[in-house]
Amino acid sequence: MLQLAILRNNTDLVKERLAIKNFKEINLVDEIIALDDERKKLTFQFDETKAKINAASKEIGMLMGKGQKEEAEAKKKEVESFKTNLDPIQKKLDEVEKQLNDLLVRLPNLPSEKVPKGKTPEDNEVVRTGGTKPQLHKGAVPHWDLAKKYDLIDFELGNKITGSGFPVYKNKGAKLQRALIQYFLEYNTKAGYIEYMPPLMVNEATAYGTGQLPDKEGQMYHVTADEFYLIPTAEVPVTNIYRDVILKEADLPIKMTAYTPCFRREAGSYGKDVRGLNRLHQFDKVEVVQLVHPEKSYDALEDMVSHVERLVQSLELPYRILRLCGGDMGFTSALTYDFEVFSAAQDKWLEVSSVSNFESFQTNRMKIRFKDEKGKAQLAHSLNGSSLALPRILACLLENNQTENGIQLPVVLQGYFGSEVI
RNA sequence: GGUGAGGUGGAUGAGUGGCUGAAAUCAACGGUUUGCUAAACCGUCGUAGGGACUUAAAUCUCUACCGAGGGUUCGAAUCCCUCCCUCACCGCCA
Repeated sequence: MLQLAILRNNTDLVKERLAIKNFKEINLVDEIIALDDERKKLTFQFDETKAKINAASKEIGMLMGKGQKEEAEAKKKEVESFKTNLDPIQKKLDEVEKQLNDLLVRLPNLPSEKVPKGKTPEDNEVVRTGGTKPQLHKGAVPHWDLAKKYDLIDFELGNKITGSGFPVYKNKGAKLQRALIQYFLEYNTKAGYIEYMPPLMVNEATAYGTGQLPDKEGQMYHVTADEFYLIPTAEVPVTNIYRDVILKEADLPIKMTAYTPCFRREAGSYGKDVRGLNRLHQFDKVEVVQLVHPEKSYDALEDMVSHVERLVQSLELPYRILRLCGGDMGFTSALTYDFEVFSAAQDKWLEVSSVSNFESFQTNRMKIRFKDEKGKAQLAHSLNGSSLALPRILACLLENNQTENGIQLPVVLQGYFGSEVI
């Protein structure tokens, strides 16, 4: 969530930026500030009254010690009257604090200066393109047909075992998944990311920390018997590793990577977007996360983008990098770059990575801080990105590299996969 | 799942109703000493939110926090209740 101090000190700027994100309820900003004023007023009253009670209680203790019973009793009466004042103040204060938090949580992150205006994916800015689109041979088919032809993925079987969106990988399909995971993790750890294997279910506090709760509850699978959520991305458990931690400045940057399956309900998706591997309820992804000094977060973002870019390049896939416009960005992000690879047989771009700087939006919720040189605790910035999401990469690898004599794998994968052709 | 014992600051750990926001030790940081390192010695060493200081910083002061949430009491780290977690033993089990 946004820091209150920013709302108070840069009110107009905040409103301007929220408008770029096409946020509708800009009046919330003023409401929040008014509530905060009230919070301060009530806090003052509460503290004052409480101080009186504490002082009187201390006196009672001393009087009792000296055996002055009557005086002590008189003091008790006094405290009694303070307390009747305190109760309504406390009630009101609790109420105001809750309201304040409820409203604050509804504000999305502010987009950075670089974010283009716009409402739909069409308004995203293409920053770079790379690679070349392949010339497919006659009779080339989409990946779901290739998956069947080479016996790599069984979508029907997934339907039977669980439901749609839960494919079963088999034979060389399963092995290629394993090869991709291994390759991606190695690539990330070589760049200094520490590898983690986190839990795949998280509690409420964790889901709240990265911003999945309260606003995106419907996107996660909810295990109600134990109040756990299946993770929609490794970002959730991995970023929360440092929840409520005060780091040393020298500890930054913290770079972490993790492979996990990801679970998403994807309520409301339908049609050709969900065909084959395009959109799944369970998929595999390798994620990178960084916690950095606030002054360095945009350098870190560029660094992550080129890290992911080199990875995509190594797979020899045609790709483009988009800077998302205000309307297409996520709730928690300040600046997001999406990576899309070209799926030749489907003739469409598929998103395979999303690299974002969250600035202090997540760390404010999670209280991830570090001590600066003055010894003051300040919020770190958090970033993350996919490096990479597997299914759409797999779709493109299959489609783009299909030949009459099988599917030719890029050089970097051959060692991990054990052969150069499927 | 059952029984028992616990959860205190970065760590160890003292503290069973008021003088404890919390002893002591260690770690960390700053300094003195030193050719360098080590040792020794001195000092600092929680977070958040108010208020004062006619901005800020610094400072002072108040409030809250000893797993979480309630309760008892003039007063709670300390007593009571619920929940969570850890450890030990038993049960079950990859």
